[in-house]
Amino acid sequence: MNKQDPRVRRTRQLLFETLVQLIVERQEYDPISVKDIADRAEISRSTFYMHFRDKDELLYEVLSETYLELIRKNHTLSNHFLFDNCMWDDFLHVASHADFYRVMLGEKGSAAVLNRIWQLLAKLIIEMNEGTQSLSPQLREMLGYTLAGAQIGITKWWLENDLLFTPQQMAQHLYQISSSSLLAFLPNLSTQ
Amino acid sequence: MNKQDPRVRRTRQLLFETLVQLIVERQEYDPISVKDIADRAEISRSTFYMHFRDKDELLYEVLSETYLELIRKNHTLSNHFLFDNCMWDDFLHVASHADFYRVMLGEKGSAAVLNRIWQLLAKLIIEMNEGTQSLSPQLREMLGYTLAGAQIGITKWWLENDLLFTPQQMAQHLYQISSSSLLAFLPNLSTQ
DNA sequence: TGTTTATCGTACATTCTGTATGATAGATAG
DNA sequence: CTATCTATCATACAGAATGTACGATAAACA
Repeated sequence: MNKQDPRVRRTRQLLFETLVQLIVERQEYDPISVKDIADRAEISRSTFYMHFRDKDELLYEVLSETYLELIRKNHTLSNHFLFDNCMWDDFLHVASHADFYRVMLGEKGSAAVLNRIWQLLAKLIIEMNEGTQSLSPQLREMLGYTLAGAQIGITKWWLENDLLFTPQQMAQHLYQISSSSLLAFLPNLSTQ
Repeated sequence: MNKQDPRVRRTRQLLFETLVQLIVERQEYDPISVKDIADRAEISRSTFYMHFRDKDELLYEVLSETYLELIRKNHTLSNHFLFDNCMWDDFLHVASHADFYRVMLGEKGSAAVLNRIWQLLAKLIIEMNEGTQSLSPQLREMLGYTLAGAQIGITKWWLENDLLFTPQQMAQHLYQISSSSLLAFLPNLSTQ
């Protein structure tokens, strides 16, 4: 399976887009079948299985592409800007895929995806706050998971309330919460 | 379908316990089939469908029973004790069903259940902090969702790390985070 | 132009779902 | 105790989805 072959590139790209499209349209993930995806993409179902083991693997690769890009951006930023700028970036990203995340982070979404985002966020939050290096690895991870939960929670609320505030405002609100939580654990926190 | 009939009570109770048992055993929720549950419970599959529309409805009723009890306890406490006592209660509850929650809050869990817990927690957190009444209903709800996320996040970490700390310690950590977040939004917060 | 190979259409076995039906066994009232 | 009610059982069925297999077709490429 040569990923440079234009036929392969077309098929994979088509399946990526179709899955997202169906999730947004039907507002649910689980009941979407491989046949639904293949039919909509006008790809043979047998071809689907040549590329992905199942629906979940397709979704996994969709997110991999997305987050590779997002992390790369965050990483170049993190050396030059502050914590809340990365949050801002995250809210901008969510806003530009609001219909997708409203489903995937909600009751009809995917536990696997939510969990993956949680882990990713926790890791980024810890790395981005060098002040936490004074804590034990365990406490750092605990704090990461907790603040990731706070970020996902505020994002869920934001999506449920039709992006009532601007991404900037959301970043400010989250920053207010996160930084005060960090301060509670790190009295000697410097310029983070 | 008379819920007082001992045959009915036995069947329902058996299905409740069997589902939880299977989730804990197999460490996953989705791939469990109605046949799996019925076989293990030694209940005919057709009988299953006389009581529950599907697997999800069974799980829903399992949680309803559990949370009715938990909310009742929390409610009687909330008038006499403080915020962190309820957290303590929550962590005690999670600890006594750790194997269940480790699965259900994780990647192999259920998005519907996680979402339900999130909403429930958000509501309880808002109600329990009367100081937030000075905020707009929207901001209160936002704060509720955010702190619920923090609580779920710290609980996920706790479960993944085999209940490293005691429930009391976890409640203290979470209280430290939550109360400082609340303070950041409510400079005039009194004795909460 | 000829070779490679991705895609297609179709078929197949398997599993699960949700519903239906008559028979059996347990609960309950008279 | 007996008669009635009804929850459970075993079985069957249609429909859908999954994952695999295989030969034919058509696009890519050397």
